[in-house]
This record gives sequence, structure tokens and C-alpha cells, in this order.
Amino acid sequence: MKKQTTKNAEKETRQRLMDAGLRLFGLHGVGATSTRALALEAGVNLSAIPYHFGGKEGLYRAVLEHTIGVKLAEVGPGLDRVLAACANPSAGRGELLAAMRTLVRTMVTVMLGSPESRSFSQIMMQEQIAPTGAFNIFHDGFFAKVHGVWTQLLGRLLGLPPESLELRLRALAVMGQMVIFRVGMSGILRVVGGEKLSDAHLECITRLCIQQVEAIVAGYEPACPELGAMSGLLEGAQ
Amino acid sequence: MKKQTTKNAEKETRQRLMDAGLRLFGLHGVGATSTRALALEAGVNLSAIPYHFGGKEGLYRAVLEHTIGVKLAEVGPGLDRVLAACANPSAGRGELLAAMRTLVRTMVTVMLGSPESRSFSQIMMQEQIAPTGAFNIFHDGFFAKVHGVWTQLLGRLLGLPPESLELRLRALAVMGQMVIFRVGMSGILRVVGGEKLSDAHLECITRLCIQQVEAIVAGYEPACPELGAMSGLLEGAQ
DNA sequence: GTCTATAGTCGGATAGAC
DNA sequence: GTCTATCCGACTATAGAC
Repeated sequence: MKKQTTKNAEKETRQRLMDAGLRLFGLHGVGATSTRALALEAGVNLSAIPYHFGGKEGLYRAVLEHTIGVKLAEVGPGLDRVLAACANPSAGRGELLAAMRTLVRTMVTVMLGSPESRSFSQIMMQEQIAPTGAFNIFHDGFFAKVHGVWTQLLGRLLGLPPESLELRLRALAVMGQMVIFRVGMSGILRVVGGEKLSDAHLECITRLCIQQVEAIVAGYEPACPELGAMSGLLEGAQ
Repeated sequence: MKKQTTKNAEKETRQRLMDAGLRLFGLHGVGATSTRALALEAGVNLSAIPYHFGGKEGLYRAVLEHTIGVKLAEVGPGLDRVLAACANPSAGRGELLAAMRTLVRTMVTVMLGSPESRSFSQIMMQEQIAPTGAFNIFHDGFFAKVHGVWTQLLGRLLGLPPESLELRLRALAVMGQMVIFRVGMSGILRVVGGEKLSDAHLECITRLCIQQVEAIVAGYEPACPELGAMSGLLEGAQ
């Protein structure tokens, strides 16, 4: 790599380090990523890390906050569509289901489609495995929002109160149908071959998730009525 | 910790190191776990690691292989129940669904119930995030087996051929409903409080997953018929 | 703001006494 | 088999030249 003292590198150093951080922190975690590897990957001097971010941890937090903003903007439209439908008291089943289809499509696309989504979900998984001080940035800033929207949507479709424990757990299970393709991506890719799923795969996953959610909604029967009154056990919506 | 030169420590050193490895590798990954931390956690001398396992990587592989054996034995009965039902050509829908319920209950219990299951799934997640040379031990030895059984079961219930891509992807999505409670456990526990889910939570999750799988089976409609003929894109059953 | 050089610490593995 | 002592490399962060 060439020297970076030219014009475009002057204010670009932070960005280059954050890009490198997204990749390497996702792959190896914070603890196993060395500042040397980060500097090398970014094509930047090692000392730029403590200088710009106060250290490795500071870079990690900066990467987290930036990436959350990006991803939230990507899923935002899908979430808003659902919230709009739920906010309309006269919205019928068809309207709610249409919003659900949009949300599933958005989530599959955002989670599985874009290349940097891999690093993002890797970091999310790292935080679930061993939460750091930055865990709440993800939890409150991203996961709880998405889970809250699914909870509202399913609450309307299933006729369950928003605080119902069963509802919140069901929202998790429904999301799991999509999330597993992210979580198990390495296993899937190992056999499919290649760096990412094809568009045909993504379309199939999208349709099949939509169809299964429709079936779940259509075939709903209460599973644990005795827990229906419990509330506050899971995080609140957005 | 007391000296361990007494009788019960002589052949126990390997076991103590593997226990410590399961915990620490799961929490921090191989790269971020130091041999010193392992030796301290195990109450064992540092030199025991290269001596008994040839090094840190050797200990990791030993932990993987041992834990897979344990976990496979735990889910084995549930898997066998399903395989038996599927092997019987005259097995009716009710019989297949009964086997499905047993399998869901077994998986939820094994994944979420036992305390060491947390470390096991943490290591599985680490391998999905950044596969090491030991990835196939998990993939072929555990995941592919479970996924293969679900594929067979759903194939019978949905009337899809075992090689169907849609079927294999659906098996993943169905498993995702259970897996997400493992993957997202940190977020769930953070709000529930405590070290593990209560029995009431586990029972609710079990019932709700069973009910949703039943709904999916009852409400099935082909989602991507044009991909029905594709085969070999995902790993084979057991 | 970016670099080199270096301080101070911790990493994994080994040699050799017991 | 288990221990102590130690090598040597890699780590993060900082000081100071430019």
C-alpha cells in the first residue's frame, strides 16, 4: 500500500480504521483482534488508533455505533410500514399481513443480501456470546426495536395483549426463522459454495418465511395461557 | 486451590483442562483465551496443556470432540424417535407429528436446559462466525445430523422429496424457531434476570414451538416450486 | 496528524529438576 | 506427570521527531 499522506487520506484515516474494525472485530472478536492487524488492514499507522479513538476499545465502540445507524436505516422502512399498519385501529387482517410480507422481505434482504451485513451480524453474535460493555448499544438500539415491532404485529394478528409473555416469545420464534440463515450461514455456504447466497436462494427463503408466518398466524392456538398475564419479562418495544 | 498432586488429580488433569476449555473457549473464543487463563481456571499447571494436548489447539479439538459426543447422546433419543417414524412407510400423520413433538421437546431441553449447553452453543456460534479447522467436526458430526432428521420429517409431512431445496431451507427455518432462544439468550436473560430461563419459560417455549410447527405443517403451500428440482445444494442427512 | 522507536506487559512453548 | 524458570515473540500504548 502506498503512503497515505496525500490529501484523501487525511480525514479518511478514521473511516479506513472503522471499515477494518468492522471486518476484523466481526471475524475474531475484540479480544483476539490486534491493533497491528487493524492498522495493516486499514493501511494506516498503528499509532492512529490510540490517536483517533483513544485505543482499541474506542474504535470498537465507534464501529458499533456507526454500523447500528446504517443497519437501522436499512430496516427502518420495513419497520415503519408495520408500525403504520398497527397504529391504524381499523387496519384489517389483509393490511397487516401485507405489512408483514414487506417486513420479512426487508429483513431477509438486509440480513442476508448486503456484503457488510455479514460483519455486522458477526459482531452481534459476538456480543450475544460474551456481552461487552457495548452490549446495550445493540440490544436497545437495534434488537429490541425489531423485536418490538414483531411483537406489535403478531399481537394484532393473534389477538394477544402486547405485554403477553407468550406473544413476546412467539415473536422471537418467528424471527428465528429468518435469523438462523444468518447464524448458520457458514454451514450453508460451505456446501453451496461461494461467498454469498444467490438471489434465487434469497427469494426462496423470503417466500418460504412469509408462507410459514402466514401459516403460523392462520393456525394459531394459545400454547401457554397460564403465563398470559406475566409482563415485563422481556424488553419493551422500541 | 489446593495442591493437586494427590491421587484423584493424577488422571483428572485432562478432564479439568477440558472443563475449563469448554467454559473459556466458549466465552472468548480460541484466539482470545490464554493458556494461563486455562491453567488457572482448571487449577492445573500451565505446562500440562502442551504436555497432554500438544498445545492450545489440541485442547480445543479435544473439547470439541468430547462435547459433541455428549450432546449427540442427549439429542439422540429424540432423533431416533423421528427416524423410526420416518422409516415406517405406513406411519400416519399423527405418528409423525407425535415424533415431531418429542424432537422439539428434546431440542429445547438440551439446548436451553442444561447449564453446560451454554458453553457448547457458544463454541458452535464461534465456529459459525469464524470457522476454524475444526468446523467440520461440528458441522458433519452434529448440525448436519439434526438438520437431516428435520428434513426427513418435514419431507414426509409436507410431501416434498428429500433432495428438495425448499424442503432443506424449510427445515432450517423451522429449527430457527428453537435456535434463536439459544443465540439470543444474552438479550433474553438480561431482562428476565438470573442465570437461566425458568422451567415455566422452557415449557412455554416448547409448547409454542410445537404449536407453530403444527401450524406450518397444516398450512403448507409450495413457496418456490421452480427450485424444487435443485438438489445437493445443502448438506446431506446424517 | 503521521511517523519511528521503545517501554512495559503478556503470550505460548520448552528445558530440565524432581 | 508435574513443577519452576526462562526464552522469545507479539501485544498495546506512548514519547518525541517531523
